[in-house]
Amino acid sequence: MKQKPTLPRGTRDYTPAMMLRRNYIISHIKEVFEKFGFLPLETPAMENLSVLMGKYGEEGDQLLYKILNQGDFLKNVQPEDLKKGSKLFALQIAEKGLRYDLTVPFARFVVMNQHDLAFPFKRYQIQPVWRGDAPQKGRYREFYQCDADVVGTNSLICEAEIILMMNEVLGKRLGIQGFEIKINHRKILAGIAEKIGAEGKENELCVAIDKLDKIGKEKVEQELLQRGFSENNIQALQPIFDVPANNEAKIQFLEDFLQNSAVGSEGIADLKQIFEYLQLFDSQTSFPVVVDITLARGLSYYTGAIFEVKVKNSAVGSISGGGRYDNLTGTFGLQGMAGVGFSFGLDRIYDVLEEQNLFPAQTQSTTQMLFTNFDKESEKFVLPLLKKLRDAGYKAEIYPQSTKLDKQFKYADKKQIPFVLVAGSEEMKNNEISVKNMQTGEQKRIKIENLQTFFQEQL
RNA sequence: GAGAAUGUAGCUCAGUUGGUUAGAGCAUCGGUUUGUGGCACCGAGGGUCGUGGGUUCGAGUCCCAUCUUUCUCCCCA
Repeated sequence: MKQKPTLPRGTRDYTPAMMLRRNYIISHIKEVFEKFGFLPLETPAMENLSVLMGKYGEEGDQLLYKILNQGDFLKNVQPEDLKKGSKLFALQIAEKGLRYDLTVPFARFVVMNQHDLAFPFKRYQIQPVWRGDAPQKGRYREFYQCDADVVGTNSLICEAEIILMMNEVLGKRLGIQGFEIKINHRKILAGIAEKIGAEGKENELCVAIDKLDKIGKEKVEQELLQRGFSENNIQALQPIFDVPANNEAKIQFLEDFLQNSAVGSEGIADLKQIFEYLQLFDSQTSFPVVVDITLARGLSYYTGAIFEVKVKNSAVGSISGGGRYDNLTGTFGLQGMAGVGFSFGLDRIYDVLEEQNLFPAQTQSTTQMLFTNFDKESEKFVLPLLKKLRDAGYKAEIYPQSTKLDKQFKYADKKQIPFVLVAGSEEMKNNEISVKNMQTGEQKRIKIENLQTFFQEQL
């Protein structure tokens, strides 16, 4: 009868201790998004499969969680339907699925509400997504994405603002050390492909070049050969393997290298414009932005600038990323809706903050004071005080039953509540209460009329 | 989809060439302290050893199957 409770594979509970820390991160992200004019949006956990299917490639369709139809889902099924194979049959008995990312539901939303929205439309969205992938270290079947997108504009001010937001959240607010905002441009990659005589093969080029810092030049060349690039292509690619490190020099180099390529030059012009906007926004700060031509990003719908944030000397991978796309809503029949978006990797940011020991102490607990409970008499004495302190804005609680003080103190200790208030017959007689500071162990008798001023000084 | 491990108390794990009633630490509860946490000491509860089959006088230990979880590759956040 007794069965062990379990969790579906690849999912986890977020304990109160974790939630306090996650909320700390999320609150900064939200504040910054809103400061830049992004508004919150939430969409349902489930979408119609017709919305989700075919948007993530064949593999993506496989990883979609499908929801069995309500009621008698076999009602209209014939025995021969089973012969169609499980993929097709699944679609006959499931018409809904769990969202796989936030971008496609967002595109769906934009199309459905196109006549009511104020364009350029800016929204942020922080919600879980589900993927039926094999879980691994740092990879889950349910995880959160924090996306912000602007649609309906080509302005590169948006790109510059993305850099500002990344810098403000990760650097200024959360205090992460040694992070780098890498930037590249799909058109530069296309230009390179064109220049080396492998026009139109920039996707393959991207996939291989993306691994440069992981597997090294030799292996990348091997992979390029395997992917159908010629020795000549690879020969022409050589200068790319030792571009200058400095941003300006790198842009200068690329400008020369790509001067005959129209697309390539467009990409360079965009990057220059983005840097110019950054200058205008703030000429004092030097943002940790690095032009990195090995940055490709897997997502095929990116068409302009692409971003990725990495922390140097950390095992945690990229903690933020994004890019510009030309045609977000095309598959839903709304053409020419260009935009740019990015997202923060909540779980990875969490790991980095833990690694760099950056969570403030107050993210350990929220209750500021605990009233102990002796008996009915002390309840009478203490409840009005509790109400007053709460009205004054303090987070306060009472141990709801009377048990041994020992137990009540252990409770406070475990919840890391900084103050414990004790009122027994001794104190009540003198209209006082004993206040114990749990960190120092110091205990004082305070007149109840002085309680609030006492806490004003202490907290 | 390919490969490699793993499973014993709530948690982390020990358990010898197969041999009585399967152990430890942490956690929980009780006591030393009927009004005071962290520290210490004493004590208690808690396990059909993942599941099914097989070998054996005897299986946590050996064999087969199955499931679970974890890791690597692929891909991704």
